[in-house]
Amino acid sequence: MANIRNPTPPKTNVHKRLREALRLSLLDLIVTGKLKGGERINESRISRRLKASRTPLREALLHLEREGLVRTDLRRGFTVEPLCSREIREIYPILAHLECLAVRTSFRFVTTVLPKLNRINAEFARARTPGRAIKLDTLWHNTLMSQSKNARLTSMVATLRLAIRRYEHFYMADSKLIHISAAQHQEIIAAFRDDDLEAGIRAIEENYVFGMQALLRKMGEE
Amino acid sequence: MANIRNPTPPKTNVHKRLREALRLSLLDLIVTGKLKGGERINESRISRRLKASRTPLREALLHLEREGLVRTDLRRGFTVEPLCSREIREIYPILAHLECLAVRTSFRFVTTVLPKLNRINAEFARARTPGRAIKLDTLWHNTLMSQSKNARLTSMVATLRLAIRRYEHFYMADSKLIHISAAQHQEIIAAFRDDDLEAGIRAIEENYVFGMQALLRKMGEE
DNA sequence: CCATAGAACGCTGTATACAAAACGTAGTTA
DNA sequence: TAACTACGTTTTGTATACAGCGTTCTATGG
Repeated sequence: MANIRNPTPPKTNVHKRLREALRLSLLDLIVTGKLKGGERINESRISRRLKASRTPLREALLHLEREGLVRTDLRRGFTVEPLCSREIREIYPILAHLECLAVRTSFRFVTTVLPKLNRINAEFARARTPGRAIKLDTLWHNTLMSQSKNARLTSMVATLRLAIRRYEHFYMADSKLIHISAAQHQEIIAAFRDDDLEAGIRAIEENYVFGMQALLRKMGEE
Repeated sequence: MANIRNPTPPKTNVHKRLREALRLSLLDLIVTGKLKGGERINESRISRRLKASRTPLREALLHLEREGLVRTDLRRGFTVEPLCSREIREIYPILAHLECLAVRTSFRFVTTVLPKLNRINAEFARARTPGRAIKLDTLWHNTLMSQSKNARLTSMVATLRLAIRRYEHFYMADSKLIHISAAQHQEIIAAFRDDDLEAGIRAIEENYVFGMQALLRKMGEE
């Protein structure tokens, strides 16, 4: 591979897949609200803005459609899915169940990640911005599930988690709620430290039920 | 084809979205094994075969990738995912749990579909071909879940069900197994007729566990 | 006979082109 | 004013073009 005459690689392949980079950009635009719910997406304009052509942009948008962040109507094109409390009520129970399934099936190995869960949760409790809190909360739950060998399961959970990112901003904007979540995480950790699977499962479910209800209240309010 | 003299019959726009029609065609090719696991997909060739251009074909393939039937490698393109017992072990538990979740949350209304479940199951037991058996089994489970108002949940289940279609052919090729499944369906129906949710849930889980194990045996054998 | 360099070809990933549907706009009628 | 229509402009859905990486085939040397 290394060429004697040309020790520096001629040209490092700059990007992997344009469509994947575009998907991440779009995701950012949607999650941060720069593309608002209900807003129509003009392919040419966005593709110019992101400096790419429409082909990979459309591929990225179709991916986001499958993830539930965007929709298409025939001959009307893409729109950002509006925020909707119904989506919360649909996704949270699924997410809770799948995470519990992952933990159940990898119970024996969960103890190995308890120290890591503690560290992440400590940082999570100290998070000052919603963005950072979301990142750490996601990391915490991913770590909890990291011992599951069911790749399909973890990937489904990741997808669901993406879909609720926009909503979690509401939740994480309230530092009091962050602390409640952190306390619930501690309970989960304690249960697994005591080797009590069922208590752990119950605590995970509580974590999600509380999160969902808090979110629904926040959304109803404002 | 287009006749200048004849302005009236503009070729009836047969399809809604070409990419969706192509996805169904590809799905059929894969499920029926005309495109075999591991086989590489030549976009130009397939697009010619299906009489469309590469653009919507690729969109369809990317959709199938998200559904787990196909994969892409950078600069190598699409290949059909090989059949793999691991996939069964991953998907069946998820499927079972999600279906149970759907039934739990729509328990009160399940009784309304019991007659329909009976009819479908009777037909299912009489199915003579694997294809028809799969269709009726799918219909049966969809009917069982049809009272759930969680659209995200039912759509996730549908996607998972697609992913295991290829495997179910093995299962449904054995008419003895069809009869066992039909009997298990009867147990599920009976439980709900007795208004016994927990017994119903257990019976659903059994149905899936048995199906998975039978499938794993079949695959191991041959 | 096998291994290998290199050239020719094919394929993917991305860009661009094009036809038809949707949308907007201004003018017309009631 | 409100509804409708005719027409020009956007925008989508699909087709085609093109560059660069991979693959294959051939011919040469050991």
